[in-house]
Formats: sequence, C-alpha cells, structure tokens
Amino acid sequence: MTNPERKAWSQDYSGWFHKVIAEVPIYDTRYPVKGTGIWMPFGYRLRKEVLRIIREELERTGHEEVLFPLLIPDYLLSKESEHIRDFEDEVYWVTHGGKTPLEVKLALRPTSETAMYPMFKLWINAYSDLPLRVFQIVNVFRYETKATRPMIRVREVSTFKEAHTAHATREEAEEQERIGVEVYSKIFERLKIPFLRTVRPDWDKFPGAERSIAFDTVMPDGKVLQIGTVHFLGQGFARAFDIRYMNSDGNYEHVWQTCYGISERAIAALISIHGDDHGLVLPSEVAPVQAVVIPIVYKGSEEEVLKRCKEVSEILKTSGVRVAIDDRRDMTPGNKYYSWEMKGTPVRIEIGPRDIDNNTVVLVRRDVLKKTPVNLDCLVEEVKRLFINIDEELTKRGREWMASKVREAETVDQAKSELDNNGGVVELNWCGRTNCGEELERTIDARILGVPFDKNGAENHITGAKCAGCNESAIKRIRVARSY
RNA sequence: GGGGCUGUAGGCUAGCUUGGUCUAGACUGUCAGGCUCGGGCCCUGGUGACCCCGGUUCAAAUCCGGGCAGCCCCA
Repeated sequence: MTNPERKAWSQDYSGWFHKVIAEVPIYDTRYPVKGTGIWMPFGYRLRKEVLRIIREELERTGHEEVLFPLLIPDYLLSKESEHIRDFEDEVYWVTHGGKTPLEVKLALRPTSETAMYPMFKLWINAYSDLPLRVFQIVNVFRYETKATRPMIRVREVSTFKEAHTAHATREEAEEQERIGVEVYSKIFERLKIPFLRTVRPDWDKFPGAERSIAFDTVMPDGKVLQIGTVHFLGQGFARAFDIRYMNSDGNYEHVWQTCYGISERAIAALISIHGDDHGLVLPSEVAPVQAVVIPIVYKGSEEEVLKRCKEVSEILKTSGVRVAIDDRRDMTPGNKYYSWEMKGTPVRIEIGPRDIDNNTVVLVRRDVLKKTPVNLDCLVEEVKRLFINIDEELTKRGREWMASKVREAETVDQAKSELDNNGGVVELNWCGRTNCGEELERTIDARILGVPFDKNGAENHITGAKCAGCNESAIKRIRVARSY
C-alpha cells in the first residue's frame, strides 16, 4: 500500500486528533480535572525528544537551565500593573495550609516573570553579571475558559519552556530578541513544523511587553495555532522589580529584558501537521522509535528469523538508531504494521525467510508507505538515507501546506471568503488604527495576527496602498486569521 | 463567556421517548488455550460497565434537581 489517505485528517481533524492521541497512546484526557491530561509513556518519550531539541538549541546559544518554585506570593504577582491586569482573571490561588488560612495568598504560577525577577534583582549587581540568560521547563496554571482542548488549550500547561534574559542596553536586548527568534526558528525547522513569524498588534502583546513576536502555524482544519512567542520587555519589569546594575561610570541603571516561551502546543502541532489517516508521521529526530523490526516467522523458521532480527537490531543500535523489535507472538505482521504506523515510526524493517535466503531486508518508510528491499550489507546506510528522505519530505509537505494556507486579499469581503473557504491566513493592507482594526476583525470575523516579522523589526511600512478596512492610506501589511 | 448535545465494560454501540420481564452486543480490547504469521486470520473459553450526590416512586440505566466531566457551534 502506498499514499496513505488524509480523509479523516482533513475532514474531521478534531476527531482525528482525539483518536490518535488516545490510540498511540500519547496523552490520556480522562483525568477528572478539567483542562488537564496525562502524558502516556510513548507520548512522554516524544515530549522528551522534543525537549531535547529545545534544550540543545538554547544551550548552544548560552542559555542556562534553572528551576523556580511553583508558588508566587500575591504581592509579587501584582507588582507589574499591566502584567497582573491581564493575568488576574486566570490565576489559581492557594489560600490555605491545611485548615489555616494563609496570611499571604500564593498563586500557582501562570508564567514566571514575577517569580524570577525578584531573584534577578539579587543576582544582578554589576555590568559583569550581564547578560543573564536562563530558562526553565515547568508546568504553569491558567484558569482558561470552559472551552479547553487537549494539549492546545489547557488549564495546566504541563510543558512550558520559558526563557528570560537581562541585558545592559536596549541594543543588546534587541539583539537577544533577534537571537530568540532565530533559536525558535531553528527548533521548529528541526521539528519540520512550518511557521509564520508575526509581530502582534499592541492590543495583543504579552502583558508588560513592549513588543511580542509570535510563531503561528496552520492546523489541518485551517485554524491558526500560536506555537511560540518572543517578547521584548524593555525596562518595564526591571523598574517594577528594581533590577539594576552598575555601569562603567559607577551609576546604576535598569536592565533591559526579553522573555520567550514554547509549550506542548508545539507537540500538538508536530502531531497534527505531519499526520495522516494511519496516525502519526514523525520526523526521525524526534521519533521515540526510529526503526522497528518485524519478524515474519513461519513454522520451522522462527529461530533463524528472530536471530537475524536481533542481529539487524544490534547493528542499527550500534550506529545510533533508536530501534525496537516487535516479537509479539500472538499478533500477525499486518496488525503490527498498523500499530507502528499509528506511532509514526519512520522506518519499518520486515525480515522473513525470503530475506534470509536473499540476504536482504524489506524497508518501509512511514510517510509514503513505500516498500524497498535492500541488501543487508547496506542496511545502516539505507536506513539513514530513508531518515533523510522522510525528513526532507516532511519539510517539503510542511512548506507546501503553509504556502497553500497563506493568501492575499484586497478587500474585507475577499478576506472573509478566503477564510470561509480555505481557512489559514490572509494578508491585506491596513491603516494602522486600532478602531479600524477592531472593525476589521468584526467584519471578517477573524483575528488580526499582526505584521509580518522581518529582521529589521516590525516597522516594514508600505506606501501608496489603501486600507482594506477604511480605504484610507495603508501603512502596514497585516495578517488575519481564525485561531485557536 | 453564550448556546447545543452527551456521560452505559479499556474503546465502540443498543436500551431511555412510554420506569418493571434489563440488562445486552455477533464489534473492539484484554486473559487462557489451540491454529497461524510478507497488510487488521480463525476457533473455543473467560473477563469486564449503567459518572457522582440527592429527589420522585412499591420499583430508576430510564423521570426530576444539583455536581463533576467530555464533545460540538458561536464569542
């Protein structure tokens, strides 16, 4: 069989997603607290591989891992006024220790700025303490609206990678913002997740930030999912938390800061974007099992076949491939194929009596489900070549998917009909005025994601065009979408 | 946040309108045994559930109220 279908995937994405995460299994949604879920062993391993990539990219660029407490006292959480105003409706509070009411209410962190920055104040004294770059991978809690969704809108974000940096000057912090964007781009490229980088409009910035740059992707149902954000914080938090350093003149100055985050939404995107009706399709780098060996045993040849399977498995293991043998006796090969395809295993290796005779194995790649017999002597080489082919195919598919989901429009009517018919993202001209933006969102029935990010920052003005909303002169190109 | 639908074995499904003879399935999973194994084999036997609390009633899976949880649509 070749060319696995994407019927369920495209026509009933939500049903497809629920089924896949339950069947693989990745994530069990049946825990009786709303907006929470359980990472099942296979899902946990997938998450671990994704986190490995995230850690590698951050560590490569000078970020150090730390771990802060879950609890934040109320007076710290409310220190930065914009920040608390946005978060206060979604904070979980710990109010009692046993039966004793607490004198200071404790928040379950919704994010950790207000936990970290009082400590930054203690850690940073002099110019030589900068730049400071730390990150942690923790759970955070947000009392989300009733419309929760596994991994995508949850009340306990179980996998929240947050990086926080502090710098001596605006320029250095802006350089860090750029590095943050590059780090995230690299991470998503390694995950083969296509993305758009968009500077959020002022009304949609991270509370307390000067500028927010978001990574968005398009899910199979055409809705946009934000999978990462990079924030330039300026000096707002530094003032609120009085984080200062002594400069070379002997004067104290507030630091400049950035922060950036990625959550398990990235894993939801990884699962969704590559998948098909047989289940997951995983890039080789993050597949918990990269190659599975399926013995095809007939009566009388069991020992010989199993012996060969073990040899093959050992050879691959030695060359660094995460490999498993499925030697379950009470299951037919076909059944095993389906179950490993559901798990997204990039390469399947079938070994039967015929292969023993011919000194071959049969390789099957998950993305296109194509079978190729190869000689045992080139096993490692061929398996690794398939990994590369699969990864390239996933990157290509991702790009094509994204390209097909980003359209241009002249008018709000065109924009609306594009979104009605095709979903995704529509780009159009805009005057830059907030009230026009709000009207535009209402008319198109969508959200303004913001302005395309380029390396020079947000200020990529345009001239000589009319605003699609009010017909005045347009100054920006904006992206509009329906989102999660 | 507003609305709709729903909750029955690990999963899926029937029963609910009109309370009783209710508990059930030839599906799937799972366990034991047999037969097998190059795309979801087959046979035999076993296993396992009416979301929680309260109310109405002689009698509740079924009706009513509340809670918890889920899905869908809209914001």
